[in-house]
Order: sequence, then C-alpha cells, then structure tokens
Amino acid sequence: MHLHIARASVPPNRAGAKPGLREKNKAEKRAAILKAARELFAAKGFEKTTIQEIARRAGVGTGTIFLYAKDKPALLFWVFQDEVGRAEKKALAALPKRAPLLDKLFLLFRRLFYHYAQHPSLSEVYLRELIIPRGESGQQNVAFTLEFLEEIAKLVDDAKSRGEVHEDVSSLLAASNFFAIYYFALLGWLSPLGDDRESQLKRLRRSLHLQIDGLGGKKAD
Amino acid sequence: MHLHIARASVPPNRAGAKPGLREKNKAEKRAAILKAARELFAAKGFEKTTIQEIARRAGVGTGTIFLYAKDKPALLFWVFQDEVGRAEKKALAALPKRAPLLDKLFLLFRRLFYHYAQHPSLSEVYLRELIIPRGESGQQNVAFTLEFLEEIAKLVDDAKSRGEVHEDVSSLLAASNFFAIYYFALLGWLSPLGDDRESQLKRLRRSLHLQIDGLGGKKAD
DNA sequence: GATAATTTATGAACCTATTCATTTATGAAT
DNA sequence: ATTCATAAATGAATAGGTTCATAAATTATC
Repeated sequence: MHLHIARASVPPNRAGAKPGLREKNKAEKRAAILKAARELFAAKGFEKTTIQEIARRAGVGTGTIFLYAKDKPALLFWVFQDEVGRAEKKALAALPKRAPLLDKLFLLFRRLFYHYAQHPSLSEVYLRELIIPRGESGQQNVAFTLEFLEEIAKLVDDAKSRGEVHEDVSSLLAASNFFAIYYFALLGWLSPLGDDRESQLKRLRRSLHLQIDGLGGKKAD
Repeated sequence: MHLHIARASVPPNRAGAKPGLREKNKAEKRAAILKAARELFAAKGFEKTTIQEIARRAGVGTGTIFLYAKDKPALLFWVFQDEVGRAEKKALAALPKRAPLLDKLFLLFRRLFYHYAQHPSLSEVYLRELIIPRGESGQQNVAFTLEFLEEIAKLVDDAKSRGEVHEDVSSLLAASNFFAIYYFALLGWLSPLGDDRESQLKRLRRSLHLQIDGLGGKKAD
C-alpha cells in the first residue's frame, strides 16, 4: 500500500493515552459531544443543527467542540464514521461464503445503500467529506476508505482462489474500481433526482457485472 | 435517458428570453458577476474570496449575487462549468480518430486531469458540487454530467463498431463505469495526499484497462 | 403619458460557524 | 502543600454568507 494507515477513530485520541484525570475528562467530553451531535443531527438534520446547540446539550463551551472536530462537517463525519464502520463490518460478515463475486458485491453494496438511505441528507454530507478530505483529518478519512478497499480486495482474492478472477489481476485495483462504481451509484441512490430504488439497484448490479466480465471485445482472451 | 435534459447553462436563463431591456440588464449583471467571481476565485482561492468583494468588483449589490447563484459553492460551480465544458469539448475533439478505446479514454481523462490540476482547490469545490448537487440547480448539474456521459458513450459506440466492444453491452452503462473510475481517480489526483502524478496516471490507465478487459475469470465467454 | 403590476436590485440586519485571548484544571517538581 | 508548566476549556467577539423588507427599474394597461 502506498499510504500509511493510521488508526481509524477520528478525533484526538493518540495511541499511548495514559489513564490520568485529563484523559478521563477528555474521553467524557468526547462522548458527550458525540452523543449530543448524533441526537441533534438525527433529529433536525445538518443545517438546522447549530454548534451552540450541540455544545449546550453536551454541557461544554462552544469553542470546546472545535477542539474535537475541525469544523461542522468534520463533526458530522466523526458521528457517522463509527456507525458506517459498523455497518460495513456487519454487511461483510453477513455475506454468503461461497457465492459468486458479483452476488457478494451486490449484497454488500445493497445493504450499505439501505443503511445510507436511513438519513439521506446527512449521508450526503458524510460522503462529501469521505472522498474529498481536507486538512489533517484527511489522512484518517483516506485510511478509513482504504480499510474498506482492503476488505473488497479480500473478496476478489476469494474469487481468485475459486478461479472466478484471473491471478494476474491486482485485487486492490479491482477493488478500487468496484468502489468507484459503488460510490457513484450511491450518490445517485441518495439524490432526490434519481430513479426509483428498484432501477438503481438493477443498474448497480449491471455495472458490477460489466466490471467483472469486461466489455467483451475480440481481444479479451 | 431517464431524466429530462435541461439547458446546461446554470443560472436563471430561461428558454424564451425576450430581448427586452430587462433581459439585457440581466445579461450584463450575469456577465459582470461571472467575470468578477472568476478573477477573484482564481487570484485568492475559494475561501479567501468574499461575496461582498465579488459584489463590489462586479458593481452590484451583495444580495444581487444570490439572485444568480443559490450560494457560494454554486457560484464557483457556475464559473467553472463553462470552462470545464469547453475543456471537455476540446479534449474530445483532440482525440485520435482510430485509436483503441483504452487509449482514447486515457488521453481524454489525462487531459482533463491536467486541466483540473491548474486550480486544485477550486476544482475540489467544483467536483463536490458536481456529484452531490443540491436544490434546484441540481438538475442542471446532473444534465451536465449526463452530456459528458453521452460523449463517452459515443466513444464506446465507436469501439463497438470496430469490434472492440461487444454489441450487447450498454454503451451508457459502460460510460458511467468509466466515468466513475475517472471521477474516483481524479479525486486522488487532486488530493495533496496522493501519490505522484506519474503513478496516478498509470493507475488510472490500469483501472480503465481492467474495466475494458474484465477480471478474466473462467466464465468470461 | 400616466398608473398599475411585476420583475429585479439593494444593502443593512441577521444568523451562525469559527477564532482567540483569557481562565481553569491537571500534572510535575520542589 | 505550594508553585510552576502545560494542557484543556471557555464564551464573548469576529467575520462572512445569506435573508428580506424596501426601493428602483421595466413592462403592461388604460
């Protein structure tokens, strides 16, 4: 891999945190802010929720929020990331062991689609942050995406061992193509302008199929 | 296509614009705002440029800006769109007529990569707006992307007629996979965290290749 | 040409994310 | 225990995007 993978948990939480009072307080604040933000974002949406409101509910000062999250989108990202990480793991675990690659990918992505669909507008903010990471926290966002890519790459590896995929293909490259397709489809899925869900899922499946089989020209031998 | 395609030019510019004084004035204001915004964004970047500054330079009131662009990101998008549209057309026109699909796509995308690289941070704002369109203008953004997709689809059609691509493949679906790959790679390209340009371009090419040829399993018959 | 109706423009006021000088809490040293 | 150093927290002040009541300009109507 061409990038250092840092620990995924977003906010200031460096490795060797000694268990002093200071650390305990920070952990409490972190938890309180996280909780308040989660509740308010879920209840009122991103725009309607103000930082001051979050601070009040969390029982901290306004400025304190910015000690834990670089800005408001980053705050939402932080709230979402745990949850998304869990959803990803859960979806991966629920995958049938010996199914074709196409089915596995489709099941995985479909499940995540429905997860995001629970809060479409919040998801949009999250997904914006995810792919276009800014500032220091960007590295961690990238690392988070990379972890997911690695999981997809494992699926490709599985498929390789079953002869579904040629040995010469880079699993990680294939994974990033699948991810790109998934991400693009996901944006359509969340957009209020898109087709109905049924059609979108069908299109996603066909897109994945197309990546697996290629465009089927003469040269493909 | 599953979506109405509206005219691409972003701001309020409805079809049957009669050539009265009112329309002329609007056109002038539009042009002035566009010019001022373009100059300032290019000179100072997105964040450092204030709406008030743009308004002053354009010789209009602050509020007037918001008659032409829903918000600040939309304003940047508007500025960029023309330029990007031109770059796309130019890049498409410069494509060698009888080259393999892979080469054409790579040349096309590489050219656009370098175009975006001229203003990396502005491009990020633009690309955010492009894929996650909000509000009314969203339809036009989607239409703009669709136009580009159609152009890619034409390249696929060409490849079909040369036997490079199987007839049964949906050109538009293939195009959207290519676009997804392109878009994902582009984000990496613009990110300050990514690899060097050389490597990124190589990866892009390999990704496109992978989409064209597929993963090469046994089933691919 | 005068009046009414409608569209467009304006900028002061508003709202809220973000900053930062100051204060407070903790840990270390004596 | 007291003092000092450092880290963390605070919230009033700032800044800039956005709104909106009002005014100006244009067009339609008579």
